[in-house]
Amino acid sequence: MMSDTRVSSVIQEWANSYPGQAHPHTLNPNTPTNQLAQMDMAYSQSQGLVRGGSDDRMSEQMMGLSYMPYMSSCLSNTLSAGNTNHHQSNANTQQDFSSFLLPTLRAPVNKRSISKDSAEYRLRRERNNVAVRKSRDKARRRILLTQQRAMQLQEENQKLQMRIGQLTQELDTLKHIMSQRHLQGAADGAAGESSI
Amino acid sequence: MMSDTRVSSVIQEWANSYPGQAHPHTLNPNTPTNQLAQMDMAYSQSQGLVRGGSDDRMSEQMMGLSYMPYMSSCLSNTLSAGNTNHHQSNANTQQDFSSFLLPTLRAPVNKRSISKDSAEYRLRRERNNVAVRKSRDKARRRILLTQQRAMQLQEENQKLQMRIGQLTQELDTLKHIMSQRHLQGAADGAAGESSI
DNA sequence: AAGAATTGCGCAATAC
DNA sequence: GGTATTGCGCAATTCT
Repeated sequence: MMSDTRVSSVIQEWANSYPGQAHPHTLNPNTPTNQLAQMDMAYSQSQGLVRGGSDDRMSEQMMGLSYMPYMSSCLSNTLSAGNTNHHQSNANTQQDFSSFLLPTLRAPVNKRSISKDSAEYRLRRERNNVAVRKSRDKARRRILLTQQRAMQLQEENQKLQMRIGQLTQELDTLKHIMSQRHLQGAADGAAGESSI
Repeated sequence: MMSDTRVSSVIQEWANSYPGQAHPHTLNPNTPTNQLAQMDMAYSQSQGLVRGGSDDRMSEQMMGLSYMPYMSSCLSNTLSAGNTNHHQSNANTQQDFSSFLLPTLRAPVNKRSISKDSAEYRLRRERNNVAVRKSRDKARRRILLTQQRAMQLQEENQKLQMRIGQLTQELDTLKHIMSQRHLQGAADGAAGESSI
């Protein structure tokens, strides 16, 4: 009876965190195939960000390739992402360098050399980092709300089931009583007639 | 009345994804009263810690400090900075370097020189990466299940509420009928007596 | 003592 | 153009 208030408030919150249901995102439409595709176009778009930098640290984590023997100061381009997926993708696997070679042979240089030193680059990164933190906080909150919601619904469910049990029993009782009366009524009727 | 089967199966799955219950185990000091809320959330805080590599690439991302002017080949040691969650923790904030300075001044060298080139290091990393992927898949699945569970509970709830509505109505009807009969019975009785 | 599981964080690609 | 999401790898921690 009263817990309803509490429940609905939480449900409300929960609802707010799902602004439209419009996020079927979770299903992750970009499965495997997609990833490969990305790899292919890796150099085409992408803001290379290659850090035409002087020291060539390669960001350390661009797709498990980081520990590839050495391409240290060559091919240090965009090649991002592909990484991954499908478990493994070991650095040992044969790499398709055609994508690198096709455009030209440019090595250290790249189209939009935003180079990591760029103040703009840092600015963008920092902004994104903020956005990421924000987004993750939001996600955490949402998840928490969903869990709470589930628990409360479960609780409510149990109460409803109990209520149903009560009502059913009451109904049975009443029906039983009525059938008894009916029988008795019939008996009385019969008795009355016989006594006349 | 039959959809229950489906529901319970999902709930079952959901339950499986929270092996917690069954482990009254350990003290786990961080139980937020919430049975569910520990997995998806639960910050452990702490973080920071920098490592030291032989090649000094500094991993590019050690706690927001990555783009600090330059400490490239110095101070590459364990520095347990409480970084701090609680939103923010900007890299710009004043850092406490005492931890760097306290030990000694050792620069490129570090205690356990696992150096990133080490095959063992790569092995560890790769294993961890696998574990991370696994763990995240699991988390995603769990979250999804929780959502589905919530939706199904909501559905079930509605059905239960309807059922309650029906039962209540039926009960009212029966009660009404009974009261009618009672009245009629009384009236009959009165009539009978008066006729005598 | 050691490996697996979690988790916060920053990066880059992409969705919006 | 910008922010919001998402998958990923790293490193610190925690669990087993």
